[in-house]
Amino acid sequence: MDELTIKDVAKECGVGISTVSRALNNHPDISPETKKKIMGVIKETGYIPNNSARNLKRTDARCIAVLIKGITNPFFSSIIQIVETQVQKKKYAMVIQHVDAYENELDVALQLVKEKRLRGIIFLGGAYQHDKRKVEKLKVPFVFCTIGTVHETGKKTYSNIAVNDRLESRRMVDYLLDLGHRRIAIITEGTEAESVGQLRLEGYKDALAARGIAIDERLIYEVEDEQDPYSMESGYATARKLLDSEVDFTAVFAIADFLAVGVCRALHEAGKRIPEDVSVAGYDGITIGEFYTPQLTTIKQPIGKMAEKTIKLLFDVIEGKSGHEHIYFPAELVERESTGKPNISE
Amino acid sequence: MDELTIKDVAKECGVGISTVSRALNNHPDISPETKKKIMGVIKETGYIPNNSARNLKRTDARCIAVLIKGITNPFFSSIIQIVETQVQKKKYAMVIQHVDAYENELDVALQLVKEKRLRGIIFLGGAYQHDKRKVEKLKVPFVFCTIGTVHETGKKTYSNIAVNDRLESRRMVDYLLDLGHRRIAIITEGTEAESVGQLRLEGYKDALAARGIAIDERLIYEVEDEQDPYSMESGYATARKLLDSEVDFTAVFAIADFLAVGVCRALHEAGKRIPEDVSVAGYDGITIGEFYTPQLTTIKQPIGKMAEKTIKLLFDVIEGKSGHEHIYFPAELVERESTGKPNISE
DNA sequence: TAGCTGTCCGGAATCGTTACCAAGAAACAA
DNA sequence: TTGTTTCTTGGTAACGATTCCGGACAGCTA
Repeated sequence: MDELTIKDVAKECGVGISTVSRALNNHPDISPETKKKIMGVIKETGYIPNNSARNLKRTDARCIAVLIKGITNPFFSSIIQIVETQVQKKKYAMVIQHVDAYENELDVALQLVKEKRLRGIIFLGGAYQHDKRKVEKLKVPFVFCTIGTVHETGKKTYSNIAVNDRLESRRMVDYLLDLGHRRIAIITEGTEAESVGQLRLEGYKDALAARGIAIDERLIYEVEDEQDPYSMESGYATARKLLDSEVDFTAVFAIADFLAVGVCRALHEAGKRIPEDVSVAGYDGITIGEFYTPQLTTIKQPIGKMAEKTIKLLFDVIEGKSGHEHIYFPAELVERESTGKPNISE
Repeated sequence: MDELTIKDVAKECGVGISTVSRALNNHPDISPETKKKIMGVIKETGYIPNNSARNLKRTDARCIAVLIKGITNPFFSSIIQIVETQVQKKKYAMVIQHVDAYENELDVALQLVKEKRLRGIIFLGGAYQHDKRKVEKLKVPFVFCTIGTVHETGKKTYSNIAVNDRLESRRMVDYLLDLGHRRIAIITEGTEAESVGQLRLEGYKDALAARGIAIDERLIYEVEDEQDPYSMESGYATARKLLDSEVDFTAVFAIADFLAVGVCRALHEAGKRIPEDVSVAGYDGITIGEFYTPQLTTIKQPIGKMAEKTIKLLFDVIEGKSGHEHIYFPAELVERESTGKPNISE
């Protein structure tokens, strides 16, 4: 009585276990009546097949996994929703696996592939540095989404969906320069090459260089919060340091909207008006930017379209309809209340 | 060559498979040299044990699961972090399972217990209505966290950690009444009895009743967004309806901080000043309330303490050190910028 | 009636691992 | 030397499902 198995169901129905299995898996070789009877007993007894045992033998499982690194990212829930509806349309199952900050997502994926029979994997967030060996070992097709730049030369072994961070970042800084700003502080994150923060910082430097404006290192700030770098708290703390430094600036470009919110708060408390005294620009295009006062000027990533492309691409590869691709989506610069022309009297 | 199994490792090492198994599971009955040799081969070949097969046979697994319903809830990531550190201290593993909006979390739990050998479960968010039969079937100890009220008479079969929503809600309304407000609109969610929204609405009614103020149904609003009811968007939309109704009010109590942010935005756009023209109060105590302009007056739930108690209680029950408990934590009313005395001239 | 075909079902092998048992080797006491 | 204990090891039976194979039976054809 401890655990209900397929054997118990078979005995209860007076049939063999293979017949019960056939009923469970929609096999054709079973008469409608027996199937109906078996399903009735299953429902009545509340029998649930043991998935470990199933996976041990199965060959066809229609299942994909979504690996999430950094559950705080506000994009993820909307991406998951979109992916989920598509997955259901295809009659696939989907598992969501959280990856801890200190875990390597490829290791987790490797482990998961052993455990379940996956047909594909989607990586949300995470590293930009990929161990070639591990990638090769992972025989299942996979797509990175919103990870930033991924370099892969030659034949592509996986897909990548992202925004061109360097370019979009430059666009924002160009916009601020066009408004007349010359002393633009940037708040960024991450020192590793190819990290999202570094790419956006490159874009900032590109824009300044194109106009022959010298880089002032005193305007470049790196957040210090390692626990949760893209948080309002770290934006606030960094802005405080910027204010205390007494270096002149007329605009702040925070490379994430959450950081920008923290910056706004710090400026507000220091008695600075936005955008009259200081302009603030963000990056990401999350909901809070629309509802914050002042509304945030930002680079809005087309998350919905990126999510749709991600899942479509994954299925195309699974079904052999296409090969892997690295695609950059264009983002949109939305101009809202937090930016304006610099105050000339200042 | 397709899939590496324990057999391959055993052959490679020239030992029996049970010996390899012993090396893998830290069994005492193995000589240090053989173990070292086996571990070397495992590392070299990159062998990963098949977890499905393991779970099929194993009896001792030290693993707990966290089931999340509604990944958008901003509390969850901090709860998970706290739980995770404690779990690691105990040398347990932890799996996080996302539960879709339309799935029943108890069904998912039942399924998960079949699949892995869990020692305990934590439910984050989700239903307040529990199917007695399913609860009984779930033989593993479990704790609900931040779910709201749960009634269980007699011997407790599970634990519940929450804030007394009705009481705390009343406290907020009392505070608004003390400030002098008499026409307080409330924005709530959910019509099911015992739902978080209903409990907070009860608290609102309690406070008014205690002072003999009649309930004006025109001041009670229910959000309409079913997809994501606790969102800034739905707060905004509901506040718009409130404004359009042209019913008088001097304060708005939104039963979630996200809703309150949407309300603030709508009021701001309508040219109302906060708190001079209208006071706005929230509930939850999430970060954005601190960084929003104006800073939000709210009921701050002691999330950290609740998370710590949740995991401690779960382990205590697992280890037989204590029975299940239903505990209410006291919340804190934090008075910030969004509330003030009503404007008498109005 | 004999032979063939197709439908439906049960038995047994199998998946990769762990748990248990028995056995061999080594070490020690009598 | 012999018996007993301790350590280490390999073989084998589970675990709970799926899948393959063959058999029973009904229906049809010649």
